[in-house]
Amino acid sequence: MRYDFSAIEKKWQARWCAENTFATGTAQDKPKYYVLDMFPYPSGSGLHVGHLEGYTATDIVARYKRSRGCNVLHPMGWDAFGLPAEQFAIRTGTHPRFTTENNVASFRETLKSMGFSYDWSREVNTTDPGYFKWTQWIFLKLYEMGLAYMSEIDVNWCEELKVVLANEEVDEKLADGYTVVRKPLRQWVLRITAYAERLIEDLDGLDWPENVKQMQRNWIGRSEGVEIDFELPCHRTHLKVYTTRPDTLFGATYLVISPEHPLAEKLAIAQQLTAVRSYIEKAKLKTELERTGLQKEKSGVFTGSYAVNPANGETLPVWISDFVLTSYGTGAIMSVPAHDSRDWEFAKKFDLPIREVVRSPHDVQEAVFEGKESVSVNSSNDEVSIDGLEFKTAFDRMASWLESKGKGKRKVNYRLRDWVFSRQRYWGEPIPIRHYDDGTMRPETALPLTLPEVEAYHPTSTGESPLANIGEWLFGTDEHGGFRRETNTMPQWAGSCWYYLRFIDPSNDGQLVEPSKERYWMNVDLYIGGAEHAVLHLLYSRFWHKVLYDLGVVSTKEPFQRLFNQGMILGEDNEKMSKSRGNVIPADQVLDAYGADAVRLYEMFLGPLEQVKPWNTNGIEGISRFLGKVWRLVWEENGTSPRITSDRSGHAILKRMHKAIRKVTEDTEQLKFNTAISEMMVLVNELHKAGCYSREAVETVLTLLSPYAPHITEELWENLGNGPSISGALWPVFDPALASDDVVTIAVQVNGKLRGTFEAPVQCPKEQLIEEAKKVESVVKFLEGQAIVKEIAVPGKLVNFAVKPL
RNA sequence: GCCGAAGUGGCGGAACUGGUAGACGCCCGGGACUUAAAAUCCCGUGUUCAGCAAUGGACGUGCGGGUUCGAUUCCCGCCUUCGGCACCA
Repeated sequence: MRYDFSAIEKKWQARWCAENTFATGTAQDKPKYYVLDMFPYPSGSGLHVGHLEGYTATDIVARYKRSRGCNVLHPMGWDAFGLPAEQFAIRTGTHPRFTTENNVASFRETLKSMGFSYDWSREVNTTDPGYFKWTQWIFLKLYEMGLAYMSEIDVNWCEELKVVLANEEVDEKLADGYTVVRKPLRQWVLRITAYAERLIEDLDGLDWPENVKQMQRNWIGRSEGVEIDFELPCHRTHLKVYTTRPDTLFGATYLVISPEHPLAEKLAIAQQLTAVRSYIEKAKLKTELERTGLQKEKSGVFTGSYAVNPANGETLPVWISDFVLTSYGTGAIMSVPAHDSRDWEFAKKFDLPIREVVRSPHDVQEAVFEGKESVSVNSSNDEVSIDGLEFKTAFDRMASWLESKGKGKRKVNYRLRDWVFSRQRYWGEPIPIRHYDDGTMRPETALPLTLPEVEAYHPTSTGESPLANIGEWLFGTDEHGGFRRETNTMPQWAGSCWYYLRFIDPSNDGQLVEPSKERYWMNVDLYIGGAEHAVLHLLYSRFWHKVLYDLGVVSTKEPFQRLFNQGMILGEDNEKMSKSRGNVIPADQVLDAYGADAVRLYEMFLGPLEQVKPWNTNGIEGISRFLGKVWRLVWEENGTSPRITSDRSGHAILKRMHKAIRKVTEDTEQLKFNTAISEMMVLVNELHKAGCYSREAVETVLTLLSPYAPHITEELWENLGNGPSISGALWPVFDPALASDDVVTIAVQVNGKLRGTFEAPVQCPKEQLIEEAKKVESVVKFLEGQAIVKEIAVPGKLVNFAVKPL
C-alpha cells in the first residue's frame, strides 16, 4: 500500500460531507466550545497559504475539543459586501451578486479541500437578504435608541470622478493625479462614544493579547481634564477650551482656535478680516492628510481679539491655526508654550511669549519642558496658589478653584469619534430609513429592505449612491405622506459586527438568535484572526454587542472571550505576500502538490502561531517525509498487509508515549502547535527505531495526530479495522506516573562550565548527588589542585562546584 | 516622537519557574540499498584552536555593563528590526 494523499483526502472529504460528521450537536447536554475564525471577504484572487494559517489553527482546536467530549460550534461564512466587487461591476457591468457567488464557490472549495471540519449547514453570507434583514434590524434599534443620527460630515470627494472615496482609496487616486478635497455631506453616524467608558472597562476581563487591549485603550484615548472659560470682553461671550494641564493655566500666553470654530470669523477684527478669511479658505482645501502631516511647519493667523485668563486676568491674543482639531475637545486650546511642544513651536514661529510655570531643568526659552514630575512655580493669585505643588495636587486645586468660580468644569474626553456609518455605494446593506416630504424620518416598515436592480453602478454626480437613480425604488407614499428612501448604504464593517451570533441560529426568520441557544453558545471561546483587525472590527463588534446586551438580545457583555492573532505568513522573499511583488503562494497550488495534511502540518510547524514568518516551500518536504513515516507505522514499505502487532509496548516505549501524550495535549491547549508536531515527529522516529508497531502505540499516535492531519489518520484508523471515524475517538489521557522520569541525567559543572554528566534517580538527595559528581571521570581533573568554595546541587538537574586554585 | 513586540547556527525555529544553548525540520556533506534512479535508511553538520587520530581546550543567544555558584532567561544603558498611533491639547 502506498500513501496516495490525493485519493485519500478526496475520499474522506466526501465521506465527512455525506455523513455530516461535523454537524454541530443540538442537544445542550455537553460542555460547549465555540471556536471562530474571522470570516473572509471572498476576493477574486483566491486564498493563499497565509489565509489558511488561522483556519488550520481553529480546525485543530475544534477537532481536539470534540475528541475531549465537547459540543463544538465551528462555522464559516462570508463577509461579502464591499468595494472590490462593486468596482468590478462599475468596470464590467457584472452584478456584484454574481462576482460574489463565484468567489464564494471558489473559496468554499479550497476550504473544503483543506479538510476543515466546519459545520457547512450554518454558513452565512452578509449579502443574503435573510442575513442583512437582521443587520438592518440592529440599525433600527440603534436609531430608536438615539445611537444613530444624521450629521454633516466631511467626505473625501474626488472632483474629476465626482465620487466619494473610501479612506483607503485616497492615496491611490492622489497618486493617479486626481484631486481629492474634503466636502461636507449629510451622513449617518453611530454614537459609539456613548459606550467609550464601557468599551475601556470591560477589556480587563478579556483573555486577549495585552497589545491588542492596549491598542484599543489608546484608540479610545480617555483623558481627564478641565474645560475652562476665557472671557472675550469685546464680544460679550466666552471661549471654552479643554486642557489636561489646568496646573499650567498661569503659563497660558495665547489661545488658539481651529479654522472651523464657530467664532473663527466673528473674532476677526476689521484689519485682520481678509487674512482670517483667506486662512480659513485655505484650510478647507487641505485634505485630512495635509493637515495632519507630521513634520509640517505650523501656520496660523491672529484674529486681533483678546481673551481674559481667569487665573490672573491677563489678556491673551486669540489665534487661528489648523493644528487645532475641530473634532476634539472644544476646538479651542489654551497655549502654554513653556510646557507643550506644539505650543512652543507655534510661539517661536510667531514670536509669542513663553513663561515657565513648572520648574524646569533648563531655560524654557531654549527648549520646551513637558515633564509632569516637577512642581509648579509662578502660579498664584489672591485666591489660589499651586506653587510648590506636584502635578496631581496642582491639577486638583486648580480644577476645584475654577469650578468654585464657575469658570471651569472637570471633563473626561475621548479620542474616539462617533462612527461615520454611511457609504455612497450600491453594494452594501440599504439603510432602512424613509425621509418624508415634511422633513421627518421613519423606519422602513418591512425588513429586509433589499437592493433594487440597477443599470449602472456609478455613483451620481452629487455624490449620492447609484440607488438615487432608481426612481421606482426611491420614492413611495404611505399614511405619513410621500417619502424618499435613504440612498446611503452601510459600511463593510456592519455585517461583520454580529455574524458570530447568527452562526448560533443561522436560519431563524423570526429572531436574530433564539435566546436559549444564545445563552448556551455565547461567548465565543476562541476567536482567531489577523492583527489588522485589532482595533476597528473588534471595537465595532464589541460596541454592537453591548447595545444588544442592553436590549436583552444577548446575555454576555462581551462577544469574544479569548482572542488570538495569528502572525502573517510572508513570501519566500521575506516580504508581505502581494500580487504586485509576485510572491504569492496560492493555496490550491500547494494543496495539489503536497496535499491538505502536509499543508496543515507545515503551516503549523513553521513557527509559533502568533509570529510573522516566511514561507519556504523546501521545508514542506520534511513534513511529507514525516507523513510517510506515519504511514509506515501501519504499512510495510511495499507490503500489502498492516505490520501492526498485538503485543503490548515495552515499558520504555510506554513511558515515551505517555510523555508525548502530555506534551502534545499541553501544547495543543496552548496553541503551541509547532512544538506539538515536533514531539510527534520524535515519537514516530523512536517507534521506528525501536521496531515497535504495537496497536496501542500506533493508535495513540494516530489519535494525537488526527486534529492536525485528519485525512491520513482517518485512512490508517480504518485500515486498522476501526470505525467509523477517528474524529469520534477519545483523546488519549496520560498517566502522570508513566509520563515522568525515574532516572535523569545530572549535569556536573565546575565554575558554571559543563564538565561531565551522570545518571541518577530523580529523587536522589543532594549530598549523594555531590558525592557522585565528584567521582565523574571527566570532572576529576578540574577539581584537582582546587579548593571547593561552594557545592550547589539541584535535584533532578545538576551539580555545580565553585572552586579556587589552592 | 509616543505605545507595543522581538533580536539564538547557512535557514525556520526549540529551551519548564535562573540550571547541560541549538530539540524538531530544511539546506549541505558522507555512506548503505539499487544495474541505475526515485523512495528509504544510517552518520556528520555553531565558530575556532591543538592533534595523524581518539579526543581535548577556548569562544558563542544584537552590543556594553551588573546581580548570581550559574544568565538566551533577571536589572541598568544602548543599537537594530517589525507592528500600531501620529499635532487628541
